[in-house]
Amino acid sequence: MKISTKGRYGLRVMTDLAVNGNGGCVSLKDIAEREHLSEKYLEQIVNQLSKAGLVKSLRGAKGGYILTKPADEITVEDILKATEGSLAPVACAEDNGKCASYGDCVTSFIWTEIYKATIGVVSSITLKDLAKRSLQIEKTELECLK
Amino acid sequence: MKISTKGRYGLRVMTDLAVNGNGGCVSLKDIAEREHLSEKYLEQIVNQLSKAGLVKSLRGAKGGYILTKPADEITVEDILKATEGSLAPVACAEDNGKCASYGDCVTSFIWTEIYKATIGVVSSITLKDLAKRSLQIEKTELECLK
DNA sequence: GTGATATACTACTGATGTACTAGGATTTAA
DNA sequence: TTAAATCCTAGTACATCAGTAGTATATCAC
Repeated sequence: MKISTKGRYGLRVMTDLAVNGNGGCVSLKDIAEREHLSEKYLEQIVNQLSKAGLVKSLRGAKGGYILTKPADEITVEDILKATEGSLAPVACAEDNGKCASYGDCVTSFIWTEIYKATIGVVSSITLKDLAKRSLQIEKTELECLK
Repeated sequence: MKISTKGRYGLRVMTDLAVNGNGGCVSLKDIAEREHLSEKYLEQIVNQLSKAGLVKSLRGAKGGYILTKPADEITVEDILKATEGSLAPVACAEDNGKCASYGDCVTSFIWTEIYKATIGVVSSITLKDLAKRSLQIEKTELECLK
């Protein structure tokens, strides 16, 4: 029941893009430096975000990545699905009923309920919420330096 | 975000014990046969359930395992925690605040919310619910044979 | 007290997944 | 043309998963 680094880093990359994008694109090098993460590893993660249609890439010098939609139209669910794959605790929970013995399975409803509860949380949080929170935290840190 | 066979088999073993226990103890051999699972593998899983205090073992001939509490006092949370370990998507979610940078972390609240939602589901389902459901399904299967 | 039957404990193994690293190919602004 | 960026594929060390295997220990029935 663990979230891997792909999901966690994916959220950080997307939040960084939302905060530092400013309409233009941001290079992975900049993101990797700011977030203290491996640029090469992020490359693979952003590739998944790109294939999921959450970011667009611009190749060549002055290139980078840019969000395809406003931050309040991208949810944590979108980002985690792109990077983690399914959030279902077992496969049957997502496509409930598709498993032939779903109805005869004693535990199937448990997995469906966990899945629904998880989706309820991640679908209600948007990238805008994360960006806002990120800016608040930065502000707090600065105030601490006074 | 997956539940492993230990958690899934653990639930089946406990449900089997609740349904077939009848006050006495049940051997792993019987459970393994009924559930079509490896007896040796179940040994390790039941050992974890035993260490968590959910079942008691009786060694020797005519031995086996028996629930330590009534089925309605054992939750799915108890069983999954014993077999899967923590149900938190990341470590910080369970002991929120213990991580030094919990407050400065943009995503920490996501993991806490997912964790709380998951616990909400599994803590509200008891072994009695599973046993009841198991008996209903058996009954349905018999009616299908008419 | 001797089998037969059960759990207890430890070690090992093949397959898969995680978290990267490495290197070359391609694209593009200056 | 070159420097800076993404694109794509492969490899690698390590951990986890899902068991298997074997021995030790306990207990009931005879």
